[in-house]
Amino acid sequence: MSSYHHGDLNQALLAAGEEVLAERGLQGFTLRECARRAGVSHAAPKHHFQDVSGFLTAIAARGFEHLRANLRIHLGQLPADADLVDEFHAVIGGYLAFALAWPEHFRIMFRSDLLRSDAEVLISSSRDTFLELTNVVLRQRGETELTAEDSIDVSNDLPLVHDIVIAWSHAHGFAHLRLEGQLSLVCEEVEAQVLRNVSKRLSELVQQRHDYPSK
Amino acid sequence: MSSYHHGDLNQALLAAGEEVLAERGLQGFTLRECARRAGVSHAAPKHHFQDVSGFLTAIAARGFEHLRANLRIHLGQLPADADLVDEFHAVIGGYLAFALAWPEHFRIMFRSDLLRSDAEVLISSSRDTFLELTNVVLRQRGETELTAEDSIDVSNDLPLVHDIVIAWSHAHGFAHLRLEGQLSLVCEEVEAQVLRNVSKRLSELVQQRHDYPSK
DNA sequence: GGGCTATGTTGTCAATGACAAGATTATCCG
DNA sequence: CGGATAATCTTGTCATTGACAACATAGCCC
Repeated sequence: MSSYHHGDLNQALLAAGEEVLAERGLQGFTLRECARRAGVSHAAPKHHFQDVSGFLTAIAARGFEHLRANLRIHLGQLPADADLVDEFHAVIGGYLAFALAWPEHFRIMFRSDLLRSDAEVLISSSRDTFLELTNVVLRQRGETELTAEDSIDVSNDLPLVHDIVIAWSHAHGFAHLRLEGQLSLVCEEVEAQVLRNVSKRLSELVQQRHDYPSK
Repeated sequence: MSSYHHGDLNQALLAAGEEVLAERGLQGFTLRECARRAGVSHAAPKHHFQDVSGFLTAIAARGFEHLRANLRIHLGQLPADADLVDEFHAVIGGYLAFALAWPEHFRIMFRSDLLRSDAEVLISSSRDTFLELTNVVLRQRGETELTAEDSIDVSNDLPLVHDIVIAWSHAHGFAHLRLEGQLSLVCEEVEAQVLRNVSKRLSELVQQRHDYPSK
């Protein structure tokens, strides 16, 4: 009988978990329900993920990879004659679209108190996602992009760090506030317009060279 | 005996709740523990807050008021000759300082799935906080500020909406990412510098007049 | 003073996460 | 080829929790 050892319970549990999250949210998420849906006993998950935080860490890592894929798709769909504003727009829009399409993943990904922040899988998936964003900024500045193998030690290029922080903070802040219903002043009809305008201005802002703080 | 009716259990429970959150985080937060710390039975909270989401809604509302007070303090401490960059810096810094000082409140405030989003106390406290930010933008633009009584129907002033969204998204995104440990490339020594630089550029960006999207 | 309602209490229930101990299968290694 | 060893999964258990119901107490209004 091959019914005792599942074979691929790890993935089955994650799939069940994502199903539960989609249906009931993080609130209604329980390990036991995941086990039930995967057709195994309530203690089975323990051998694959230590505990809840271990499980959520795996979910979060998948979330980062979904986000990364989503950003790449949005960027890849740009027409050949897309300008820098379009590129920024694709990233911000992709970030937002992900948050709205995978709200529970998005929430979990940014809940360091629930996750094993030192988990290798989380660190690397997060780094790779972050790299997509970094490369957009690099393209905006006309510089060469980085690959996953490059150590992303940008600490010696402070202007670059500033640009990245601005771009990422904005994409993230907008997506998060929108997801959590705090942007009610942006009615649906103008949301697209806001996105485009904001992209344009961010793009200008990043392309400008700036004096650095004296004060 | 006045030991049966507590007198101010509502506030006592909230105080206990904030204590629990500070010690154990949202994870380790339970209504029963709050009741224990307030010295009442485990079912007492039900009469003040319907259930967990009701309790957390009250906590979130307090969080918005703390944030608002924090922003006002930061703005109020500016020297008389502070310029617009300083003002932006105070807001972004105040937002960040709040997130780091009250991390659990911050997390709860932006978890619409845990809260009663239609609660009056939540809506008004959130609106008041948001107003502080709006007024900074209005000052940046040299326009008259709004009071709590003004209906914040800014839908007929799209440029203003865009500016507000940019400013708020950025302040929020930076604070959130920083709180959740996603800005590790910003080492501690340069954080202050990044904050100031970002404030400067955001301030410039908001003060500029921009063409509006044709596309 | 008497009723009414808000405020607290005790008791209960199903569900959960974590753990322990045992069963079953895979795999490695001689 | 076969036994040892480890990985995987199960059953059983326990304290804890949120929600609910039934009941107790006290403030308050008429």
